[in-house]
Amino acid sequence: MNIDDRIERRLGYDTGLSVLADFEAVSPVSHAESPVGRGPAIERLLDVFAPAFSGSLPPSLYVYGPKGSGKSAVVSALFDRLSTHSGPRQAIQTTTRAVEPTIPGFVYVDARHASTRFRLYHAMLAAMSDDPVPDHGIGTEELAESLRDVMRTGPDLVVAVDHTNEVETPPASTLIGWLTDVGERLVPACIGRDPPDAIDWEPESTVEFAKYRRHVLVELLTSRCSTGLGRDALTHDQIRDIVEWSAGDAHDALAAVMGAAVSAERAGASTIRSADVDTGIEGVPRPCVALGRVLALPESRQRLLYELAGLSDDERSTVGAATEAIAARPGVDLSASTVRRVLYELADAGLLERVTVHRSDGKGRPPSRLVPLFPTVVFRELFDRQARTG
DNA sequence: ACCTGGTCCCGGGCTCGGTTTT
DNA sequence: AAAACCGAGCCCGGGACCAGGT
Repeated sequence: MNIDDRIERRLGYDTGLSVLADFEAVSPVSHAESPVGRGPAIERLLDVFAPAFSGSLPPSLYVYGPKGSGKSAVVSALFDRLSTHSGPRQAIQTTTRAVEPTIPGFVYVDARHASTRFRLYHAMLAAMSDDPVPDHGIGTEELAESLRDVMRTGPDLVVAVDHTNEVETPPASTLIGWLTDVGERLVPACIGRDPPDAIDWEPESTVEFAKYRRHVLVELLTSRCSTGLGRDALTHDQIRDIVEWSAGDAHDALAAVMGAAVSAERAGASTIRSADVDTGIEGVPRPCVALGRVLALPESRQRLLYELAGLSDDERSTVGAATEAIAARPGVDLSASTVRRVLYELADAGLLERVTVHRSDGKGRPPSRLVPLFPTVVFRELFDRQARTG
């Protein structure tokens, strides 16, 4: 939030009226322009990229660390800033002659939205060119060829691919293969949770992210809440409690904050009460699937999870019952058999947990019920808001 | 043996740029 | 210029088959 936004908020009609003033600021899926408390990590990344500033190619890089440790926040913010510096630079006087180093282009793509060859190339082109890239009626090879063109004429490229090696994203080696296929003056920087020895690619350098330390996470939440929530909506002690519970995971902490804010707002309260904090914390399963994963799913899948999260306990008691209930919802236009299949797929992907229920009338294999492994209240809130704004 | 839940796979068809024909 | 057609990726639907219980 910049100064204008802050002033506008003070002038605005919603001042003091709502607990959740700016949901983007406390959303676990949006990142701040300048990440809090990650200076050393930024320095380490800049160390790796140092050769790029004098005109040579930096080494390939693998960034790893646990969920909610700021990998995406830092790398996306850093690449966003670096990309504004790319292109030919002013001549630099050296002792012997003038050289004109060229800063490479820095492109950040999220594998969650670029899980196929086609979509990876599409995302890269979209990030680099001003005019829109068609997303239908064009072949993968055509996209690859335009990328090769860009690489031939433009500067070198450093491509960060976030969220590699997840269930619905390709492993690093696959992504590297796709990248090296479009140009050799291209340096990959993959980001993932697995340690380097657990992945099928050998990067030339690595940077590790550790869990947030308590005081850093307190600082981060305080900063986010000061812009996202109404004045003094959440006390310092409440923030400390949430941080303590979150065990250094910024995603979970923010999800709890947002859950608490939603709870308070629904109750018509002007600040977040301790019961709201409890509700917010209880709404976050541990371990918790990142909301970014859920929100990266195709619209039809998200709709399905949205409806599932809104079902009564009775309707959710078995996969079969949930299928019937979801397929009957007006917003769902999938057939029952597809709903059923997709529910199983989502469970297989780790977004839902299948808990077998033991029925007394047991003929045949006992059914299971589906338990969401992501914060459902916050997800529904984000889904609603995303639907409202398009 | 029988029954219901769960897994896996792939053909068809949808959407929508691009291309050819009218 | 308009219309008809083509073909790209990928989503949907459903059926064959396997698993695990009485």
